[in-house]
Amino acid sequence: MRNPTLHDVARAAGVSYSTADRVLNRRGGVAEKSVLRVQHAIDELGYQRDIHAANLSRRRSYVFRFYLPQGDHSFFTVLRQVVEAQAAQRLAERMQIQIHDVPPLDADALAAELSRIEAGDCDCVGIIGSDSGALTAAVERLQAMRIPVVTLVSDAAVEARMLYVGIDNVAAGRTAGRLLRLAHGRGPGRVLPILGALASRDHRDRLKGAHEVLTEPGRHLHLLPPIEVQDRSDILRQKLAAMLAADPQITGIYSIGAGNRALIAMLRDMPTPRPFVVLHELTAHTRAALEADLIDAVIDQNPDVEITLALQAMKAIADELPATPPEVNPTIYLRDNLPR
Amino acid sequence: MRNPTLHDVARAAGVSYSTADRVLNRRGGVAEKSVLRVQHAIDELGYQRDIHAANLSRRRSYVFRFYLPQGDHSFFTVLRQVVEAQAAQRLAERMQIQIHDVPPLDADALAAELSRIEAGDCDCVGIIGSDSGALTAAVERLQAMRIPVVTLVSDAAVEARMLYVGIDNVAAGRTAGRLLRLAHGRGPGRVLPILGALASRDHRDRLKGAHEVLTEPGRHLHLLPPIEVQDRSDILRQKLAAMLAADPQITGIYSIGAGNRALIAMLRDMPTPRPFVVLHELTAHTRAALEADLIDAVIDQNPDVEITLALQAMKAIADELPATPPEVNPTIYLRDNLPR
DNA sequence: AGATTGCTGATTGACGTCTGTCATTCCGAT
DNA sequence: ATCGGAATGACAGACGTCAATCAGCAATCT
Repeated sequence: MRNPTLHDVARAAGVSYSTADRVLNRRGGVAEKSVLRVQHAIDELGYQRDIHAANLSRRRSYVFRFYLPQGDHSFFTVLRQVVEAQAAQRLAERMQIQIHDVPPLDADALAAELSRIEAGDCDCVGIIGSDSGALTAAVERLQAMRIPVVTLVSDAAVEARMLYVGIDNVAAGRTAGRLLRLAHGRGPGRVLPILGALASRDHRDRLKGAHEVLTEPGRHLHLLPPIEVQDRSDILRQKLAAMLAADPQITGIYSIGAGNRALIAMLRDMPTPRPFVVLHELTAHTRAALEADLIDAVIDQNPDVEITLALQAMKAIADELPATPPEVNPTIYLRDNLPR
Repeated sequence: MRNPTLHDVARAAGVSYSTADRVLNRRGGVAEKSVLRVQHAIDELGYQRDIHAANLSRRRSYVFRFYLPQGDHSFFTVLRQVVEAQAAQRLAERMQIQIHDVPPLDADALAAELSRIEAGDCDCVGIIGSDSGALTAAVERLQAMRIPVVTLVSDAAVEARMLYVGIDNVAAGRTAGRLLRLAHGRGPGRVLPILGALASRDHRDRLKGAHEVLTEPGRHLHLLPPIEVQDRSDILRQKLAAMLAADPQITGIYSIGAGNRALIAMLRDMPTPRPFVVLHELTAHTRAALEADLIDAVIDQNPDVEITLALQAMKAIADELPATPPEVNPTIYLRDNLPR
């Protein structure tokens, strides 16, 4: 009744334990026909190697390393907390989770850090993806060293990584658009998108998604050209004030990137009825704003689920099991389904 | 640099391995001062027992058993699929996940099944909670046998279980109410709730939540008395048709329980503009309806996340680690953030 | 013939923990 | 001083796998 061991496999295949081991661990030096017999016995018995026993024997523990932007960017603070919490929990499962700081929004600095990794330093690394030649090269170097790379939050050039764990940003944008559309009922409206930079792929994707939904025919909704604020609150304050003064008809605001603190502060002083506001990432600030009715919806990428799934995937990759691409959905938070 | 072993602890405490083991596994027969020295060494070194090695040695594998309603109820079909998928995956982690069939909506039958469990049959059971004297007694019997019980989807009487893994149904109802409110803009409206039975706690909670949000002052929204359909499509068809004929002003429908197939079929034949529709649980049918624009929003309890977290919690309980009550949030699905 | 090569089997000692046995030490009570 | 029991130590054999070594055997080459 209990699971078969490699001994059972060897016996079933009519070879010695040594040979079964040589086949299982691809040590070579085994005749073709023996390989086949062992493989046949393996699927015959449904043998699954006991990973824990193997790890014990190898004295292996998984080392996963995350490169996270430092600084007081609220979302990354949340992300970091989630990783740290998991690090503490997973220690008992032989997972060592390291966090390395990198400057925010700086693909070259990240690339430089990655190129400092040596073979054996870790079993898998997780980074925030972005499109950058230097980064692509650094990731390719890691792949050559057989260190897999998982991208989080925002994807990187597709050829150069193992797995993307994160939301579909076009879908997230469409979702924001749908909420804005829903809130306008059948009436007209003008929606202003605010983003960090059009160069950032996730921001571009979200804008694209919102555009798709808002400009479907049969609606009287207008999506204004986005204002770019480089994640800086002073620029946001200035540009948004100018826009609102120039266009008093704005009925909706879609904040695509960071810098929500400044936006929320401005909303507090706005006359009612204020525009319908959708923004991204649940943080202490956006949560408070939602509770205070300063904004209407938050679209979150569920960092905790994201990290949990990323670690599962990393372990699967390290164990050379088939890693099913995990799915993270953009979550809509209204005042009433806030966590905790 | 590597994690300390029990040998290290024993050495640090100045006792033999045997004594350290006796303390760790509460075998008794150890002098008070030795217990203290060992415990001190344990936290001094931050010792964590290697669970995998321990399980290996004990030849232990976790047996978790779920009691799930059989029948073609769409949501439970999804739930069952999720459990089966996890069962296959977790096998490699020494988790045996069993599924036992029980008749749907029958707390007494479930209680009877539970009372058939004997000590040692499994390490933890998961059930769909409900309020029933027989069920409470059966769960208490299991507790006495030191078999923890986790409730899913809907909670049971609080004293008689270890952990509830599932959404807050009041919050789910509030969320539905918020969506309906949002879709009405500032205009008036009449919302019709449809539910299986008021006796069912999750249904009651959801209705309560929706009521809270829809009847807040300053709105011109009216929540009609719910129609009860006992999860049966013929009753739904009949009662809903009667309601719609009697009250042509209905602008919103909140379907709280099961029986959505019949509702969706009726919506297909409804003249536009149809009411704004919110319902629960993402299944093949509700998904198709969302894509076909027959309904507007689905509130889902994320069975996959729920089961993943339930298993994590079950394992933590079995390992006698502190089990943090996991959090599952009701998720809002619009057309644009559907998974996969 | 002897040497080389390729494949196979047998064996061993880890890894960290559990469980059991047996012998020893210590301490308090007699 | 003796005895009993409690506390402790020492040790061994598992659990399933890894990793390494050594020996044996047949087929092939020189």
